Amino acid sequence: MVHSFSNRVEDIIKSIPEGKVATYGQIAACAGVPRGARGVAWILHSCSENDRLPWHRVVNRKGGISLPHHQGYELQMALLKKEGVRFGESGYIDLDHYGWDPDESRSESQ
DNA sequence: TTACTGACCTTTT
DNA sequence: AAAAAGGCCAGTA
Repeated sequence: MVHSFSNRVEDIIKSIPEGKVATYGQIAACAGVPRGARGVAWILHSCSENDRLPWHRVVNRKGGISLPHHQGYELQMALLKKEGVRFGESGYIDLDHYGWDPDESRSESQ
């Protein structure tokens, strides 16, 4: 169990640049499982103990924080705000602008 | 080994 | 277009 899916997801999350956010499906797909979004969520639970993992950069498909209040919602929001991410009035992030694109990041255009 | 959970996503109505 | 239901994967008990 040295090269499990979880390890792969962790690596991807670590690859997420600051000021950007990635969705579970995106990470799962990058890990090799397009429908493994749930698995990613579970892994985050396991890795939430590791402060080295920018789990706060992981958001749901709606660009919002899935964590309920009193659980890390405000924490993730605060961390994202510190990164420079702006939240909408409804509390949703513009994935169209803050969504992390591996292809774009790979080219390091910006 | 089977069953259940979990911070989800996709598709259909 | 929005809402609802189902399905998917990984991990632990």
